[in-house]
Amino acid sequence: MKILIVDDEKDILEFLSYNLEKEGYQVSTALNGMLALDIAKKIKPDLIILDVMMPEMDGISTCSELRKIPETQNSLILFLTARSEEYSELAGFNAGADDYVTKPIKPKLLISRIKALLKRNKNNESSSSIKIEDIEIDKERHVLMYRGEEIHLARKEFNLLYYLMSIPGKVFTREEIISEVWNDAYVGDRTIDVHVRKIREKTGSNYIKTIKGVGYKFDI
Amino acid sequence: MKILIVDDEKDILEFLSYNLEKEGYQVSTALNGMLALDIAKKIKPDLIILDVMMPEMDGISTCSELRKIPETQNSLILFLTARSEEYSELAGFNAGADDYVTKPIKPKLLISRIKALLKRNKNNESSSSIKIEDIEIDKERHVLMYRGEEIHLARKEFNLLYYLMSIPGKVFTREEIISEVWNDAYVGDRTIDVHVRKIREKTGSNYIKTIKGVGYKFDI
DNA sequence: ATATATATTAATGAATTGTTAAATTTATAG
DNA sequence: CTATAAATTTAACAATTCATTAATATATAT
Repeated sequence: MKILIVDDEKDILEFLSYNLEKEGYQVSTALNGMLALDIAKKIKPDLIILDVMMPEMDGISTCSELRKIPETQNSLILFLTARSEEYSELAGFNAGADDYVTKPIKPKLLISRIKALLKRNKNNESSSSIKIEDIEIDKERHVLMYRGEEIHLARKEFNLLYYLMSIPGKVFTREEIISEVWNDAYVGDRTIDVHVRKIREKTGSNYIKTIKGVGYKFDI
Repeated sequence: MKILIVDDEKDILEFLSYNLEKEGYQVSTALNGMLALDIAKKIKPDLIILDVMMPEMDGISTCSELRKIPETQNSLILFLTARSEEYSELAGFNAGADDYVTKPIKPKLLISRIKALLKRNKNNESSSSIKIEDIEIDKERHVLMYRGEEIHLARKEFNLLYYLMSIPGKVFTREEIISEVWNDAYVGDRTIDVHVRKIREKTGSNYIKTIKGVGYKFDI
């Protein structure tokens, strides 16, 4: 689960990073709203923690901007506010915030609030199954049905195929695939190929087409 | 669906009544905790919305009392809290609350939260017994029937299997499992495995499938 | 034909889960 | 209340699966 923290105080960034990473979250940080927008576009965080009080671009403006870009349209946004800034609540919710936590921050409380938010959000997620002709990939069940047979795919194989099937026919570049499926990890050139091969092998077919010099696409 | 709203401010009662009735709920109101108990006994509401801050008998005490009378033992209870009353969250959940919404109240948010609560509840309540082929798990009797034989499962084992069987085929992540079965307790990495193993051992079969890197699921 | 991109294969090492026994906590009977 | 049993959790280590790479082969565009 990816979290982006935005605050102009380095101390707070470190404090929160430490506590959230300890919980197993993948944490990124930004010192101001502008940076936050750039980073958010790249990493597509599931949750963004925004300080309301920041110089230049405050949390509320940042929130509004974040809601405009597709990468964070559906991210959860949690505000950090000083106890006195009650006014900000209305403005914040209008700008699209999902929850608030007041300073001083108590890590345990923050974490329980984050968990509650993520949990709540999960319940609203739409159907996770994609079906194209006789192929159906079901994220909830983590199963690939092919001509009535259940085929087991390992995690990366599954995520890769799911990503390709999310927009059938679209060619995904290697960069796009590495960004989405590998979270921008540094992996060798052949890694994708090997995974594609495994999928082709397991399904005994070739719905994943190679577009030489461009990338891969799922197509019947 | 019957909802009881408890708040000492008439304005809020009216505001909420208006918004909830518009959604088709059958709304009753009470101006304090004592009244709430009386009314609740009569109408047996499915959901009770409780303001935490009330003179005389506050929301948390009212909640505790409501949990004691049979008419509302299984009702859903949702708290309204001011942003600053952080303490109430912990105390509220201990008193038996199911969810909370912070003021100022956004009707859209409140309604979506109510719907989520009712939905969640329906799934849990519909039948306390889940039967899949020759396996039947009965929450009321706290018993697992497998091929006509009664198998004793310890409490955690039972809860875990029940959770997995609640949506057969769905992969539950370790996070989800810890959140639901262990109430977010900090338990070691191997705890779930050991419980899974015990269940597999006792049933002498493997209906609990491991999806490596993802989680576990119940599947025939 | 040649350069470049992709496919294949097998080996390695990392990550995750399984197993067992012992330690700890909780429940139960006397 | 205490002794005992049962349940739960932890820790250590084994087993397994998966991801990645490297080496090499093959395919494709120009």
